[in-house]
Amino acid sequence: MRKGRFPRSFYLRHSPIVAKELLGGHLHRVVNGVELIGTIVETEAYATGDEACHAYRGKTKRNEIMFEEGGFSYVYFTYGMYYCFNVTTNQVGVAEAVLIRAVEPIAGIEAMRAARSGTGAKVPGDRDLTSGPGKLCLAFSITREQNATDLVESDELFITQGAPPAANHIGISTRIGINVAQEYPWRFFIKGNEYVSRAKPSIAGKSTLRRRRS
DNA sequence: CCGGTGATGCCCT
DNA sequence: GGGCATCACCGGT
Repeated sequence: MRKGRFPRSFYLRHSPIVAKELLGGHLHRVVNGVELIGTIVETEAYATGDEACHAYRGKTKRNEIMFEEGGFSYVYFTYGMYYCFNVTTNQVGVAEAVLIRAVEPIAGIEAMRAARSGTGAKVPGDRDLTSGPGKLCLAFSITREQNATDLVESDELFITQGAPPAANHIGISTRIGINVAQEYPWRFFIKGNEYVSRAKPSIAGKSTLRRRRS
């Protein structure tokens, strides 16, 4: 095990537990010799028996890493434009993951800003750098190429133990953008942190999507 | 502050 | 072809 990292055993548990305990951890990404670091401030768990989980209907080419042992990255492309970065959890054959929804930048901020502003959008303010799952993937240069990375062994994408927040500083809510019959209180965040995404949890049964033009 | 909406491409049925 | 674990921008309050 590498210094400061969560060991494999940390990831081999039920995803809501891992999601909560990842708060305060440090996400590291080394790109072009520059190390980017952010404190994890918002997560969501997806688990077996959970209709919103990508693995709910079984293994596919996209989600196959979720079926391996925990501690690997699961990166997927969504809305035609964005990537989302997840950490897989639990044992082989138990397909679960934790979506990293937001981090607070603590190192490599200029590189993050450059990565975010190169997308055609206006240069984002500091709070907009990493306050959402799509945003942090842009800032940290996480794409499909980082899918299935072993977070316990990689030197380019990994997570170290930071300072876990006190229990009374942890907020819990339903997940964001989820529209299935049964929704769970599996979103965890650090209360009052400026980088927590401001989006409101969805209301089950109500679609947030609009009809696309034909 | 808040709600509404267009952009855009891939996955899976 | 339907739906999407999102974001940025816009206009009203």
